[in-house]
Amino acid sequence: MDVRKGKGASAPGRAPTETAPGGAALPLAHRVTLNDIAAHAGVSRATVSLVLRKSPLVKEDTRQRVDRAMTDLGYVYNRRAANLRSGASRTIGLVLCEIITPNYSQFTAGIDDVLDAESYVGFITNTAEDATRQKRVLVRMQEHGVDGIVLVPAEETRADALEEAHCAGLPCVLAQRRVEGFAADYVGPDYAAGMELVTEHLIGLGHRHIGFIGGVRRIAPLSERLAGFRRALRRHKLKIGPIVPCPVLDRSSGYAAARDLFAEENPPTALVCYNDIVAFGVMLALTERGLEPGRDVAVVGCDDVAEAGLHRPGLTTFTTDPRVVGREAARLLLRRIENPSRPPEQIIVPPRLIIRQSCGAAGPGRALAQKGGHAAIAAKAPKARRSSPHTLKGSAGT
Amino acid sequence: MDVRKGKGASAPGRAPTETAPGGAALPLAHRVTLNDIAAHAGVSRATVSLVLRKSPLVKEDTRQRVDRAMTDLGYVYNRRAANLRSGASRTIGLVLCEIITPNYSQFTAGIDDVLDAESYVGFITNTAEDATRQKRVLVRMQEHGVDGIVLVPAEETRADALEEAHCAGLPCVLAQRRVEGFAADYVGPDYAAGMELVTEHLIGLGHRHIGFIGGVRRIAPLSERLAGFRRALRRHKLKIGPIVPCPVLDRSSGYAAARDLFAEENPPTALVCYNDIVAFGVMLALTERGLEPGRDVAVVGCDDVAEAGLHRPGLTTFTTDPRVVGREAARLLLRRIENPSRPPEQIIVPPRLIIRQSCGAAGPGRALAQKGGHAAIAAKAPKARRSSPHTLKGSAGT
DNA sequence: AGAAGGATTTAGATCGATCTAATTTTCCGT
DNA sequence: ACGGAAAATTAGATCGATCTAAATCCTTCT
Repeated sequence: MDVRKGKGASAPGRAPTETAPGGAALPLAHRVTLNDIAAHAGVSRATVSLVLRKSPLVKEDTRQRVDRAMTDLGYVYNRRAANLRSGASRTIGLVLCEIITPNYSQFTAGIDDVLDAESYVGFITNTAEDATRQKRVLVRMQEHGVDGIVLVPAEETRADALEEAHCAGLPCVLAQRRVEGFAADYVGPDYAAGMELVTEHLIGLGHRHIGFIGGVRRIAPLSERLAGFRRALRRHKLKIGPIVPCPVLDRSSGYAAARDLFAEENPPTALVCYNDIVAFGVMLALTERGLEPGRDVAVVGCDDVAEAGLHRPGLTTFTTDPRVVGREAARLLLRRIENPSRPPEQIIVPPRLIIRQSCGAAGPGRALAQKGGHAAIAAKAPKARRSSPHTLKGSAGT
Repeated sequence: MDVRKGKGASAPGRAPTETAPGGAALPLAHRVTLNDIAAHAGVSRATVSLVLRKSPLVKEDTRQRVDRAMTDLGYVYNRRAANLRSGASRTIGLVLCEIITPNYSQFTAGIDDVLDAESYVGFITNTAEDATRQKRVLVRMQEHGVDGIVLVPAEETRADALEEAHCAGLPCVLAQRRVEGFAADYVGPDYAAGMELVTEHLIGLGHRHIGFIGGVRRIAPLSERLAGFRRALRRHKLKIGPIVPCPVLDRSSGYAAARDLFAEENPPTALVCYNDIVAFGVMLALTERGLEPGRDVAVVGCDDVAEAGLHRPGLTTFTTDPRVVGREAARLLLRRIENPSRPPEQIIVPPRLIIRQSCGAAGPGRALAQKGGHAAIAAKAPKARRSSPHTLKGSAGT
């Protein structure tokens, strides 16, 4: 990253992120330009430009001559040149904390859906949860003159880091993860509502003693989830059953948490897990103890990872279609670009409950042939919720 | 897609892919330019430019003054302006036939690995297997002035379509799928070697009567796979056992093919399937017939989809790490950009054999806790193979 | 016919960098 | 101190579009 050639070590504050020898490339075929078209059609360059931009000012007759000339010469529009003059580039940056999980690829697909329809193009970059890399790519995006950025911030991203990367001032939509203190647009799944949904479901099945597995890290998604969990229990005046921390949110951590919990007296009859992965670990621990998930103890997760439908018993869980989140994020960014001065907005995409066997409800019995058959229940209104900025501040800290 | 405003319907041969009202945006903060830096540092614009490009021509003293000025003023490099003059943009286009399957997201991650290291940025677009959309995005990429393109062609893409989209002339690497008659660089998995690998494995386990399930469509990947299958059998002088077509390459089609095959007399003792999905259907048919995959009949697939490790019995299969394919593709494209006149090259990435239970070998018995435990065996040399262009022509049609 | 006024068209500046071809400085040796 | 080469700097053209302001070209009306 720091290969410095030459004699003097430079301190390039905002120099190009890196400079390479630069592959010269001889201009073998002289790219066709507006001037060529103009000459060929017998008009001025300005007129051709007007035709390009579908201006109503040009006469139908000349427009056709120009169009003809363009096809004849095989003209390809040079957006970079146009952008230099006009400012906007019809380009956005997509900065992801990772790209290989299905969640993010569907999210990306959602973004692309909207961009393609609006004839935008998006740069994609992966920060791999690395703050340094994130800063680098954010700057790089701006060097390339994007009109805005959709950012899924790397873990531990602080507001000042984003300020420093010049993100303030550039239209920027945060997705999936909030950054406390950075008052920007946000689009993400409604974890609170989802947790409320699954908890309500368990209560509906008769459970009165419900535990929560996972989470000690003080991260926003956890607080949100716990809020939903608590809300449901409180509504039914039930005890906010044991909340068991997990140092890391993975399978083995869930396993250990459940093992310990069930070594104590009077364990819960139902467990809400931070996510599906934790739930798998929990179910493993139960099975080892001779308890059958879905019959002896109800278990629910969050995310609906691919394995959830294939696992035996099938895992009851909830999820928010990441593709929808992507679409909403892209749309919001485009609105923001159109009008940079509107107040920050946040869009919370409602979750869907997916009932399988692990909660003890009558999910479909065998579902190997069809891909993880399940009953899906959408939460609340089908339309995403939008709230005003003060809500953002409020719920970010909750 | 074809919303034409205004009075005259224009026939924009190569006009901008779409023109929007254009979000004006008032230049509220006057972006800092080279001139500002120059003034602040008391040098000329040209000198600042030299500093930016780390030229050895500038004196250490002035370089520092300029660097200071840049940090003081919060300068952000404007690559678009630079590109307009210099030609190269340090930008590439990634055009994918789809983006939501793990294969393509890992492929994308591989591309990004290399681009990030070389301080390039990539546009990402999804053609959704649609030729029209593919053409549109290819043109759009060129409007944005990419230095080159990595293309996973949509199905049924013909060479002339790519020529027409101006891809000839622009550095372009095809990945994962070949396009017959389009002599470009290619990077993809070695399906033939993979098929040879699994077939050899079955022969090693004692099978002498081996069938192939899947494929009637005359597509390149199928011919490749069959070639590997045949090669292994021929080497051992075995009969090229029944080759059963599948109209479509999915689960139910594999199911039907196996059901029919086992209704006949003297069925094979082992089945090589076009891919994992087909193999799942095949195993379902076997099970229904009272035959246990891995004990009564050996079954192998291709791709190592996530389900392969979770299925019972675990599916023996092979795969090529898509991330590696992505990296190789990106590297090849950058080499091509550096030197556009070198002859076309193709890189064939070797497969890895993943032995589970469905082939009857002693795969690990229970692997629920660990994520689809398996024994992996790399094929041939660890380094990807490169062949000269004539091989491309030769093997594309085989 | 001539003026008014809208419809078209255009010359020339401009965006922010790079590149070429100088020009100016600096450094030596004598 | 001076010529000359090397080192460092710079003026001005340039990339290919857009934008502004002004110049034409038509109609239409008096």
